[in-house]
Amino acid sequence: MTTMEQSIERQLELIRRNTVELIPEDELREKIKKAIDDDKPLRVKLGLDPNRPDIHLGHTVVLQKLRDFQDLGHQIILIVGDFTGFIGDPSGRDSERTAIDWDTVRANAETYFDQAAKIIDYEKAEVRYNSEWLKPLNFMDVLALAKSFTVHRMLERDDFEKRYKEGTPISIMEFLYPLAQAYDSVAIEADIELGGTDQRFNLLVGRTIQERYGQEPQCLVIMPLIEGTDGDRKMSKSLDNYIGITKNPVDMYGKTMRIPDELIGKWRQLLTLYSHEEREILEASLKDGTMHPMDAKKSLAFDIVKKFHSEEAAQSAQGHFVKVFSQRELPQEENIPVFEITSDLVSEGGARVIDLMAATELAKSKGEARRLIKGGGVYFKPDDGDEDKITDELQTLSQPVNGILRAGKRRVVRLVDKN
RNA sequence: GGGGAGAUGCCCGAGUGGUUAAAGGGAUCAGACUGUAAAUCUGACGGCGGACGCCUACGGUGGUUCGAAUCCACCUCUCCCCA
Repeated sequence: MTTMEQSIERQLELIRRNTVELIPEDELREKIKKAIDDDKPLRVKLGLDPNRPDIHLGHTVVLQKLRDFQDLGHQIILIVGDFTGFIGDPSGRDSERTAIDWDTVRANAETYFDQAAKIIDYEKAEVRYNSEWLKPLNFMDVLALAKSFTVHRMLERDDFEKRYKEGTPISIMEFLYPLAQAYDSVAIEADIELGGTDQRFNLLVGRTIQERYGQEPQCLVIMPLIEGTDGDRKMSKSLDNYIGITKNPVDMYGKTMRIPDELIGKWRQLLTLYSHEEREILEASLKDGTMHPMDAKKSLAFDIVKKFHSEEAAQSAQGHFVKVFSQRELPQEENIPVFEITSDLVSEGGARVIDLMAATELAKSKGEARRLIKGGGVYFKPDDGDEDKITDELQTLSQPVNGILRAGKRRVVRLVDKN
């Protein structure tokens, strides 16, 4: 094997890590070869949805792959879909709010970049907004674009097919979405595009359209999606089963502890970059009982918090978890938010628990506070005494109210009375 | 262009004049059980007040009625069939 070939294989090896599929691999090899020959980095595209600026652990799998490309010396290009963003998802009821606020989009994008910088080298990334080339297109241009793809192929897409069969509405505009996204690849002359398995179709459209426009089609790097904290469906904001990477350490740790045991290996591999062998060893020891799932998960949670925050934060979050869930004690003082009691919450009799709960974050409403008390999950521990269960929903705490009030294990607040 | 069906709470979905804050399931929250979790079981699950109370809610507007998610009219949106 020549050094050239070795170099190509080395690149491919890193690129292949954790991917579901490279489409097509031999073309990718050629592109890498050419990049080395011409000493010209490949252009690697990732599209972003500016409506959802919060990055969660699921996104980091793709971002990590971008990082891999950067480490190999290639050029990454982040496309902010500000224009496609308002083609958006018309399946939502309130189609009136098509009014797009470009400033908000910019702000969202900034938020995204701040978070993404935890993984990629943002300084070296090329950032483009797709309104740059999509906005100036006139109707003729759109027709030309639309002509290069058929309804039949469009209906091959899983969710379109499903919705079509079910009779759920699909607007023509939605058909334009993959085309617009594909046109992005033309505009920036992408060599490679990344995406999760859910993006496979869109990325493939990019290949077709690029060819129609006389470009060499991009190669696709398809990344796996990870299941969310429910262990069942893919991690996503709308399913509320996600862990945001800016989530505070305690919650990030706690949420990780609550994932199903079966997910440990996969998360290890995709999020903390275990090799395939390491993952197998881990899973084997979990299976034969040499490793307790809780310990494996604690270590996983620790590493995740460490990655997105710091080692100290991970340390503290772990301490919190052990104390609260294993030992069933109150959390460490530094992890309890402090709430100062205002005068409107107290009367001669003292302060009512439900009022306090509603005023703090313990309950969304007084009604919920009542229910929690009825459910037997509310406790108060005065500074000078032991923790006691609140059993009466009308119970008041006599002044001065200094102590720790909690609803369940997770919602805890320190009350400070300065009245 | 013609004909038919439909829009219900976070989601799915029952309900066709009062007994419906609206069955059932999912999601969620709390409790029990687990050295984590899952599974299971129990309870809760619009807001406000101490309760028999009030307010808000069944696509929108306006009616009929003592009383409507339920009937009528119009509007908006969607699906299906025919052309």
